[in-house]
Amino acid sequence: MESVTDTTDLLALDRQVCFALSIASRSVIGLYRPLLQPMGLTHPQYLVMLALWQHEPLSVKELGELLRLDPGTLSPLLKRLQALGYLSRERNTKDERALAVTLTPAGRALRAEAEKIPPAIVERLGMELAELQHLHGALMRVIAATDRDPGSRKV
Amino acid sequence: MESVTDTTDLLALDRQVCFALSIASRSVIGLYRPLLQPMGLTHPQYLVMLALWQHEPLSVKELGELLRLDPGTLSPLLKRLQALGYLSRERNTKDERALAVTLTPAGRALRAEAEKIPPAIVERLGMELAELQHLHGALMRVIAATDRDPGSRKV
DNA sequence: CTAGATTAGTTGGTGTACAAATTAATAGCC
DNA sequence: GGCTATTAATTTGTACACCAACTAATCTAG
Repeated sequence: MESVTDTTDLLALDRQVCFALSIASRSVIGLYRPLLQPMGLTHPQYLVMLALWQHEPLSVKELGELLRLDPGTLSPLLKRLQALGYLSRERNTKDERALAVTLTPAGRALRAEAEKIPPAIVERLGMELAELQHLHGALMRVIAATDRDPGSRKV
Repeated sequence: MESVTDTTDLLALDRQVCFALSIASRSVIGLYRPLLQPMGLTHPQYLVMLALWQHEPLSVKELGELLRLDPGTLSPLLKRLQALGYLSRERNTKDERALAVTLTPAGRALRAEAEKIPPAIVERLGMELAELQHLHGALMRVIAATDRDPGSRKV
């Protein structure tokens, strides 16, 4: 991922930012798993809940935009969350193509448990907050860079 | 993911490093897709090829350690790469439980095309190399932090 | 107003990741 | 040496992500 003189190095696995991103993402998400399991949530489901706690009601389209997930992924995911009793999906009266995704009382109540998670993760990582914020900033910049790429983000 | 006074902020989606990691990873990997598609490779397959170009022969276990993937994921993935004609899997004569994964001539030849990819990605991102290297370092540190967590990494 | 284009969400297909179970081979201990 | 524990890889099951196709609702242009 870096242009260098030595092509042997060019493809070295541990030089690939894409690889580091993938491993980092999977590794951090792995830390969440034991914490989310008692709530019956997978990590992507947790992100959906975060979005709804913050912004409900949301359409599938809005959720997709917030979470960068396509409707094909969200549809069954929301279905499973509905089956868990955490949310409901109803037709939007103004535009019947759209759904209004809202939390159930159980879904809203779950937030109190969920608030314990981020601090627990920070503690498990044992990293300074400043370093995590720094990483966050760097990640936002690379996301913005991918957004700027002409071949990406069909919105 | 940061302990702060305001709990409303605590769960804000755009404050979660795990979310930024996930989106960044997916977004960057998305840039690879059109470049890998002419070679018939998915991104995880590309990473496997990187590992083999660098280190072949490798056992499934070694590939798993390098790529942080479990055998359940690798097994069908390698099978598909074998079907594509890029690698072969043979029993290790010293320990018949283990496989020796080696590249075919076609697999080795693919490297020349693959070398064009990292510079192309850097160009598409339009980011400074130094910034990418900085991000890479930060990612390595968070990966190391997850490795240090007592509840993680059963190796 | 109407027909065609666009949009919202669902469904189906493919390829991962993760977890558990299984089979066969090897290691280690008595 | 033999038995038990451990290990390597495969298979099965579940939940994603991404992509394409489809249906129904809405928008837009003539």
